Amino acid sequence: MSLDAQTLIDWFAKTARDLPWRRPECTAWGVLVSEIMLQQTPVARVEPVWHEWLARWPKPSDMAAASHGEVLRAWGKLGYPRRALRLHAAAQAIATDRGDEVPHDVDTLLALPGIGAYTARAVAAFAYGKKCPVVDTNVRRVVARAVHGAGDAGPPSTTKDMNDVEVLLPDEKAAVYSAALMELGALVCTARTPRCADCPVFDTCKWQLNGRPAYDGPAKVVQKFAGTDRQVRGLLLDVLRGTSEPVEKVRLDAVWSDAGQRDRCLDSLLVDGLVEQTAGGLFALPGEH
DNA sequence: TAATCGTGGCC
DNA sequence: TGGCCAAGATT
Repeated sequence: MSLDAQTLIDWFAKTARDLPWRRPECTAWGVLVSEIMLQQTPVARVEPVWHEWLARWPKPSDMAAASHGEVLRAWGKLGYPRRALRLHAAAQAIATDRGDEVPHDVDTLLALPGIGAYTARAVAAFAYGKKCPVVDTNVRRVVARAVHGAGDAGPPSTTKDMNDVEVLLPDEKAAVYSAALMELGALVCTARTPRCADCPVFDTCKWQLNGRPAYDGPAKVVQKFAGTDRQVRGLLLDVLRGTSEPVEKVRLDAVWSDAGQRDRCLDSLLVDGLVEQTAGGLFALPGEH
């Protein structure tokens, strides 16, 4: 049996990183904030911002009372700033409809903005100890190798991926087991250079037993960044994050030479609610003026 | 389903 | 040096 529960739980107990959102005193709200911030963003960059957020907004209702601009400014350069607005909207829903308590139930969590299949189950498991399949990119890679003997996970399929993990979950300490699977993928069974010599389940890993064949699935789509709207939007937002007062459009025009792309991006930021235009025609983060 | 949405560090 | 990668969600 690959990915033996007791083996991984024991390995996790002695190896796991001491992350603040894993500490027993961390609230469910703290777990939720961490999971949103960690979507596509490395732990090292999240940790300092997470501390600031929890100190400033210890409860959902505290964040719900903040403006969009304050939240976006505090989000800093974590990337994908729409996550900050969705988290703010989730905080408002929790404060207003749920008595300021983060929901325990997966389906209720799924109904909140910015919370999808992974985050809903991560919160249910890590904040409340619920037994449910928590499947992120690390877990998909670990299962692809250790269970299926492949070099890497193929294209995601939420139904199949969750099924693969569901059958592995132990009845006791399922949440710790899920955390261990993720930690194994993050520290040992990594994408580029897996540290198989340090792996606690080396002997039963089907990939290793197969002779570590290369990934043979469809080629992964690599996202471009340089020159894309994503880069331009980031540059525009960075100007507004760096000023306390609204700015004239010429300040924004300076960040990108292609006027057509620049204006399209500014429009999309306005549509997304990430930027606001004042009555005087100036531009600023929303809700601060 | 596939494209879109930031940012920065690493090998 | 630059492609690859990082605890996804949404449409």
